[in-house]
Amino acid sequence: MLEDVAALAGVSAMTVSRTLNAPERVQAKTRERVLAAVRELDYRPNTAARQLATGRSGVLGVVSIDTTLYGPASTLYSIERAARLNDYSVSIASLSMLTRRSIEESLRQFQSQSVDGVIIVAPHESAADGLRHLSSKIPVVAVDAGAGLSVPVVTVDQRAGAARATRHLLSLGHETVWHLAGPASWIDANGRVEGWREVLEAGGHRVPEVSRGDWSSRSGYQLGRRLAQDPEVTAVFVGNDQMALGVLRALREAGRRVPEDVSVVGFDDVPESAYFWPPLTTVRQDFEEVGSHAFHVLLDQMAGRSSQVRRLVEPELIVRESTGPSRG
Amino acid sequence: MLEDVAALAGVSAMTVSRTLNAPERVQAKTRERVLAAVRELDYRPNTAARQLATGRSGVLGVVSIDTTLYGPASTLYSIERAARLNDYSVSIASLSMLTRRSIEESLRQFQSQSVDGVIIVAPHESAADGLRHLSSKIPVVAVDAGAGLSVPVVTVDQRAGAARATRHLLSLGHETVWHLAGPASWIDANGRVEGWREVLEAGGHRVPEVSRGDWSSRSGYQLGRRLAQDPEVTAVFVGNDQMALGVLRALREAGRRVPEDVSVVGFDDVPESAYFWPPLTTVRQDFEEVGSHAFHVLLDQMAGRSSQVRRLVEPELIVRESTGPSRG
DNA sequence: CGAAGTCCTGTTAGCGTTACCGCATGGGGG
DNA sequence: CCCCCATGCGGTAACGCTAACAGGACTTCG
Repeated sequence: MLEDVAALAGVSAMTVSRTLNAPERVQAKTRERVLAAVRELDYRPNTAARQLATGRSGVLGVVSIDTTLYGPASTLYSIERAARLNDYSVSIASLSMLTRRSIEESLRQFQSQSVDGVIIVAPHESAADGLRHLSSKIPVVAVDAGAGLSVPVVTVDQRAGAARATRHLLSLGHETVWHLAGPASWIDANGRVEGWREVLEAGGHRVPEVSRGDWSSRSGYQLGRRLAQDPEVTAVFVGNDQMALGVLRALREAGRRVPEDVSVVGFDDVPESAYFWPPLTTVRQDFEEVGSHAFHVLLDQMAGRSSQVRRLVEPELIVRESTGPSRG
Repeated sequence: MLEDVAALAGVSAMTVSRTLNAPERVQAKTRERVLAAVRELDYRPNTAARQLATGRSGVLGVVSIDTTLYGPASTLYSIERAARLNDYSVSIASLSMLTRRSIEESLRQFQSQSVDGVIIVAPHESAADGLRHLSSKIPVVAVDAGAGLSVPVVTVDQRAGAARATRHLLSLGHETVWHLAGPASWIDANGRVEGWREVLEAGGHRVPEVSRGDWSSRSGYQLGRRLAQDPEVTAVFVGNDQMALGVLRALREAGRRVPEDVSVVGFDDVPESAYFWPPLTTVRQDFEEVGSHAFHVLLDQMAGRSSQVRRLVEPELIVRESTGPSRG
């Protein structure tokens, strides 16, 4: 195929290859002729052959947990965009469970595909084990992973976000803040619990027991019903917006008004949260930035630069109408 | 690398290759030895080399519109799962806009990656042009695309879904049903409009003017405010659940109760819709099935079997509490 | 007991590209 | 005026795998 182009341009295959990979090393006039032939034949280099010859593939692997979820989906999208802009293509492995086994399996698969680098979106505790024992020599960057790993990590600062949410509620005069968290197996969920707890303790507030949901509205609803029974509860920080939706409903059904009787804060700022009833005060995570950071850190890794990064993206508190002053 | 395994097992490279690709063609005893060596060396075949030799890559391309949206994300996820189960890996191109140019560009890219087949998730009218003029010889399957294409299409039967929603509302005694549709540039949006209109016309009901949103809750809210002003409006079929959320809020703010004064039906059945206020009656699309069908149709295409399929997946009406009898 | 399979394994060549070295050509310095 | 070097291009050999054919040992049947 390359030969065809070469023949048409009246040069050798090698010259065509050079024209495409190191244009400055070929005379302007020849280059013109070659490029014309390339266009004429609509030539596209065969990536497999190129990869075999060079060892590089121009493909990145992304292993992610369930890309149906808002966070992972947004992160993936922005990784993909950044990659495309830099002439990489993206191969995916969405896992429903992140275990050491499944991560290693995906990594092996990517490895045999000779991907140039891998981004692992691993907001799950079970992934930590897999990440700590990475045997591959492929550059790897983790997103939303815990601390203490040998690979660079890019993540939203969950503690800071939770702290902001909690302080916001305290500043409205609430005596303390209840927390409805995500599953203990999720890194992010635990980071939020920590941020929340730290603020309460620092201010000398009582630390109520944490309830654990599974991120779904259903679980938010179920746990919300219990919270609604307790008249002491006047402020709730919920681990994500979906659960917050369930909580809002539970409170309403129990006759407790939001924000007059109870204030609620969510996490994520999903696009719909501004249209919940009432519009939800929440913590916005900039997944866009996370994805693009992750990509660039990976680029650095691949170039051999740096490592051992832990990059925190700052979340932002979005105040809407689900929070208000305490009436205590 | 293959040579190493061969050496360790004391056989030729070819025998190793056979052991991996056609185990029955090699003696059980030899096979054992080879497999032992494979494990010993943790050998993984190089896909680029294999691809160069065979012409097949084991990679599928998926080009999709914004995979942040619920539908495309779910479809992608289920395609990926089906592919993985069949030892294919998936390369993605999420486009923010589907135009003939961008589709062709992605296709070229996939082509030079020698993907074995491509699935195009193209719920957008602008994609039709690109799909009609496909020049590639790669097997292609379209998801959620319009009619009259040369490639097989797998899609949810939007008209049937809309018809069900509309009939449901009429059966509750409403004189007619208003429709808040998605953008006219979206195939699905138009299919829903048609299904809705057909039912109204068939029953001799008045056909109110269609409003067009952009799928977002915001647009649902804005258009909902207008509908809320009109006392004749007692039943609204909304193009998706996000917009329906906005409509619910607009109605509530205008003092119109749902479902007592106005009934609302959405489309998609996003996981949260059961926790809207009130829980939303909606039309469930089985994206899971769409994705897995698409994959299998592509498999057929790749095997040279069939073509010209148009496979409709049946949507399902989920009745919750946002619809009720007319009080007219 | 020999010819004709049958089964298994090995040999050779080639997939399309790039790395590496080598060979012209031409221009400038000694 | 000759030699040396820079510049530009071409030839050849990989990269790691499999297709296609080849050949040897062992059956099987007349």
